[in-house]
Amino acid sequence: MPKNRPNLKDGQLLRKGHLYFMPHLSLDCVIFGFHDNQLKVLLLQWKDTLRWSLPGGFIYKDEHIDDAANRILLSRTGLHDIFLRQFHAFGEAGRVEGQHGLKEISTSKKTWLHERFVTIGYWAIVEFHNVMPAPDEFSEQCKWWDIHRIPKLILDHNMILERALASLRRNLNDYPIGKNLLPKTFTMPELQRLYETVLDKKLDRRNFQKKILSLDILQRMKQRKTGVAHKAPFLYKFDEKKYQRALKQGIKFGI
Amino acid sequence: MPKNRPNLKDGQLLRKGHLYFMPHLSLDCVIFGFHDNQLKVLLLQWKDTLRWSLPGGFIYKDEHIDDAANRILLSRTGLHDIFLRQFHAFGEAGRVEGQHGLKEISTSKKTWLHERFVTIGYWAIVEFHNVMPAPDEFSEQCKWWDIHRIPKLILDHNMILERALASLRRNLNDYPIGKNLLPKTFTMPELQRLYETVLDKKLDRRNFQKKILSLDILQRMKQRKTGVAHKAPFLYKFDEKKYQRALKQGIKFGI
DNA sequence: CCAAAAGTGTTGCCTTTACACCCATGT
DNA sequence: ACATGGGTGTAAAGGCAACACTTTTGG
Repeated sequence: MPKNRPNLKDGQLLRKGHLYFMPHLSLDCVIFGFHDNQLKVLLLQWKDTLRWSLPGGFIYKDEHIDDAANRILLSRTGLHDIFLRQFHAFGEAGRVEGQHGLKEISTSKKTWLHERFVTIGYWAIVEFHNVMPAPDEFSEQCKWWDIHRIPKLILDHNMILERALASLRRNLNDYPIGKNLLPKTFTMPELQRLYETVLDKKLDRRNFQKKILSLDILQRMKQRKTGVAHKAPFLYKFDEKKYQRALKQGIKFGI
Repeated sequence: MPKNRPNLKDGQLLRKGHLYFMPHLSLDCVIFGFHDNQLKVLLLQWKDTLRWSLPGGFIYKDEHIDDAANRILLSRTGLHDIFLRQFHAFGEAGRVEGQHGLKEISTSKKTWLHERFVTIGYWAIVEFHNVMPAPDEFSEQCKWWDIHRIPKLILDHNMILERALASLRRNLNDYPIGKNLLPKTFTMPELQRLYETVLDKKLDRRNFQKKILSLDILQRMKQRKTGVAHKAPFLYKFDEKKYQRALKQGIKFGI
């Protein structure tokens, strides 16, 4: 049960954060979404410096780090129960000596935020349309960026993002994907675009269909997609039970 | 360059550790070795309580976490330049409330070591014969345990070990193994035993040989192994350049 | 000379890959 | 009608698993 978790505003985080959060330890989330046949990442722009970064945060002293990741995800996206995966802890000695996002930090005298930080990286995949990106009191805005057009981020966040993407790609061969990235129902070409986008590679339409269907995690709906040009594609949805089983047991996709 | 790294003895770690180490953050190493056709793990027994644990330690305030892992590995095994892989950070809120290895901790009043700890797990694979297990001033002994006969360990170390083994197995499909687990030269059956032991699964002798050779990372020596019963097997060694390339680029083993 | 272990090759199956044809729809 | 995208099938290739025979050595 959360006990010591006040909502720290403004300068309070700087002055009082060390009372409630674990020092030296932070957490960064790479939140992937899928829209317009493009892989997107949710980024945050800091006030004052207007620099961009991964959404991140700190871990309450009585909080499981996975819960902290979920909390941070919830606060930026409004989403619960997201597929979340820890992929690496980054602990170079000089990590925080780069430039911060907050001007206040750069200019104020030494606080707990000036100390060295080890950060634990998580990635998540979310359904684009369900997300209402939410900046907090420290951030100017929070918005989706195309994976191919990521700006220069603070600290080592560009590298962390790269590592997250690599982890996501490796994950693709062992576990199904799509449940949280696509709408409830979707077409086979849409699912293929998702795979092609994440892998950054063209796939054969027919072989892809065969492979995916052989995983036995999809259900074909009765009606086809309406209001589209050309031949109407079938709609599919994930079979919840089978999808969950595949998530646990793993699959052999081999792409 | 290391600046603030005194060698803390006895009670000093308890009283002064917080001055030099990052608080709340520890590191545990699962050190795998291979001997007698068995996978071994190096474990440490604490003084006083005589309880067993994974070798671990803390991270100096100016130290890269990977360097800390290497330092801990060096201190327990005497080995440099070991293949080391970070596999997970464990951060349940109540991690340290289980029983400690040091009686001194349990009985002394609250110190930095009583606080909650997040621990970062690494695994390493080392050449069994090169290792001289070295206990430190806190430990009664340091010795190899068969993977199938691991005792009850302190805290959540049994779970961490399980996770390390799972990570090692997954790693086997994407990267070569053996360089640090086998002697300089070895026979094909020996290498196969290694794979079988790690995977805990029987493999076909002939198919294994074909697959391994197709990776193009081995060099066959001119002479065969001498002084063995039955037909003398060929000796092999790893082709250093090709092995390193395979480590970087990955392989497709698929077992 | 026999048992046990090691070297080598072959076959068939099954997965993957490449590719062709037909169908539906909006322009 | 036709261009475009979607649904389905098939043949060739390649990888993998199952398996048999020969060679060598110690006892």
